[in-house]
Amino acid sequence: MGRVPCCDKNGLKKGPWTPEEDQKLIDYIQKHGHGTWRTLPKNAGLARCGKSCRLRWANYLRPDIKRGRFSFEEEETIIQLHSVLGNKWSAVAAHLPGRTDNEIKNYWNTHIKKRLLRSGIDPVTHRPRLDLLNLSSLLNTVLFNQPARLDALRLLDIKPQLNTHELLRIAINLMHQKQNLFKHNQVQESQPNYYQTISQQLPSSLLYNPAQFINASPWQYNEVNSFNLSENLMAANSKASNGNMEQPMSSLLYEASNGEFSCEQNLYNNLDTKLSRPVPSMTSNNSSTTINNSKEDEKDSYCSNLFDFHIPDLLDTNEFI
DNA sequence: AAAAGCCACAACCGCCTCCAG
DNA sequence: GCTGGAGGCGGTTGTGGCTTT
Repeated sequence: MGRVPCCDKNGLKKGPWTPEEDQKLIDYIQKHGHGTWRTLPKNAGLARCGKSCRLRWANYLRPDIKRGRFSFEEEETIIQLHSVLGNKWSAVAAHLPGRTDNEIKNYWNTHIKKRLLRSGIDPVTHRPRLDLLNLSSLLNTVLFNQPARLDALRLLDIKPQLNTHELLRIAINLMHQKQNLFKHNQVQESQPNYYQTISQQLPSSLLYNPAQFINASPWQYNEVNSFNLSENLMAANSKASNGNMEQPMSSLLYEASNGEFSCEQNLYNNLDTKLSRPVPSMTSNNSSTTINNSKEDEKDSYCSNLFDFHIPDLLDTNEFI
């Protein structure tokens, strides 16, 4: 024996509500209150299930609902509450006046979750993603303790685990750090420990959370990047490139680390206009080798190849000591 | 210009909890 | 204490609009 349905579904309408139905529901509740939802549809002249009416009222028609985009403060509140309450959307909604549980749930699934993942944070545990921990400890070592060259090789080893956007982000962040090193050594040549200086410049939240450091976009700490790239650095890198590197990407990285792009997606989208001579990538396909003309594949291939060239150079900080 | 793909969000489904009888 | 109905809740789906190809 199955559970008795909440209402007789025969002849009841489903799907999107019409303006006329909305008006009937509003008029009825304003006049009588909602009372018992089970009997409301009949009394209000609606061919809807009571549950459907309750949901429509609670999530859409209630007069105290705040419409429009979530503010930055609201978003931060949701993340904080979610880290404590988990997927208890109604409990989260109780702390955000005018927002419904359904709205918060949708916003979480379509925006916040993706943003946290991009930032290397597990949206369930609110901790750095396990699959990035090796990388974070590696970069932490590179920047603050150990000889760089060895770690550059290790970074290239784990490169296959990274997608194009992660490669770009890492490259840009390393370029940004390199600029900071150079800037510091220009200004205070007597400083004995420039790693320490970097750590003084970076926001503490990034310092103590290496995964966030790797995944933070360079434009997140623009406040520590108030200088323009020195001609000397440009010249040094040009010399280091020795004619083997793809200069278009090199200049792209400079622009990116100087805040020319609002996000790595923007940078990625600009690749095709920045690359001076796009070349189709070659892909092997069992019996035959074909030229892959897809623009995205082309860009991915470029990013991958250029990452191989630039990462060892970017991690080699010796020239600034 | 048309088709395909993607995304955001309203709405539904089914399980769970509460509580009156 | 038990039962069943009503409401609450979280997960999932359907759909319309926008973007990309």
